[in-house]
Amino acid sequence: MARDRREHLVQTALDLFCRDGFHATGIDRILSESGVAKMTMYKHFRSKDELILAVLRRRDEEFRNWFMRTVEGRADTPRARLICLFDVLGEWFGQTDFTGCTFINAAAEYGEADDPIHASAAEHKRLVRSYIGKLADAAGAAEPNALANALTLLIEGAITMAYVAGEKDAAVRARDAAAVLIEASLPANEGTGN
Amino acid sequence: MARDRREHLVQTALDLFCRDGFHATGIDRILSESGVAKMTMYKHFRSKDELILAVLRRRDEEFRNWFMRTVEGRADTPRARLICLFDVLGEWFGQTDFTGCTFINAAAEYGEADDPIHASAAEHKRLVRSYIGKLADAAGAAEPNALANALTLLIEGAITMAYVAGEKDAAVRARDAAAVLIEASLPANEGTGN
DNA sequence: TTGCGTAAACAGACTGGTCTGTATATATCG
DNA sequence: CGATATATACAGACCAGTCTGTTTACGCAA
Repeated sequence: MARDRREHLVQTALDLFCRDGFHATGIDRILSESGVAKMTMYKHFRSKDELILAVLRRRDEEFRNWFMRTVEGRADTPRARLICLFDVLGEWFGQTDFTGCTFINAAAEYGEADDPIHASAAEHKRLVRSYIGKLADAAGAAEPNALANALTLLIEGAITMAYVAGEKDAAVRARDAAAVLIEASLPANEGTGN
Repeated sequence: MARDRREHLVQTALDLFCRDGFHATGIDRILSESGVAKMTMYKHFRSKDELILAVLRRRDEEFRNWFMRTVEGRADTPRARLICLFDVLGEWFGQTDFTGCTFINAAAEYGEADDPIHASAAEHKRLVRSYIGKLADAAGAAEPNALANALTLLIEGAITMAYVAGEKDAAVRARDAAAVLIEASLPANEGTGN
């Protein structure tokens, strides 16, 4: 029961933080929307910042899980998966409730690098790149780190253009550029590709 | 005199918004830090949101001016300037008061696409890409728009990784990827540039 | 040079509301 | 019974924005 309330609270907070931002979302709204009492919340979380950290942990797990599973369910070879990253990215942008990257938004509101919230966002970005690095490695890239870095930049840039500039097709353009970089990084592989 | 106070107010607000964020920076702090009276501010700006819009206009002008002038003062040919974009980007990241892109941060706090603040951020991003498109065009790219889009994604991605993940060398990695894309897009040109 | 009028900026109190976080007392449920 | 949740009230600070009155700065004219 305690776990239920806690989970429900985190999920409601996630929705509201994503929709309205962190500072703009007050504790009271989260509580009234979730039907949880204030004291219950403060028993589970010492402060609003700790609730935010729990929300970010949940979002990181939820998002990376969805992203990786979708990519892997849709493409078989590492090379195809590197391209597929951008197709899944485009689907994310197209979701009606797309509100940009929660972690970029969190870092924007909590700008100090040593703030735990900012640090949590930084960690998420490193984990995403780490996944891409594994794919690049498995694909047999000459310099998997360099390729992963480049593709990560394209992905992050696409997120920014999709959200800030409202260009939902940014993923398609990113894929075009990624194809060139992948081609240049995996010259020995034939089209069917590993 | 009226212009002086107004300018001083906008500059102070810009500094505080960049350092602490928009919602987290109260009107009172801007006023006390700038030494401007509240009524003076509300004579120049109808609301906090209008002050923010003035701040964004100033920042857009200030930043694009600095960026373009620096690039053009450091490289002569369009092709060299396309690469130089990333060197200047790296200098920006290295500034002690680097607080990420003010417009990405603003869009993060004002998430609704039709919010004037978000729209102002979107416009800034479009203007930056437009500049890159002109460089790509002048460099004789086969598809200048496609090249501009790709380089823009690398730039925005580098900003994100530099700010959120704290990786100040993101510009160097972006430049490496950009060199590959430029090479692929301008195959006919020799190394000295067009 | 002195005096005056005007416009701008200043100081600071005030409203009504929201913020995070705490305290207390009651209800629900295993 | 005992743990956990609830509702409600509260503290103290801050929020954006309004209002009243005072002071300063500058141009112009006697």
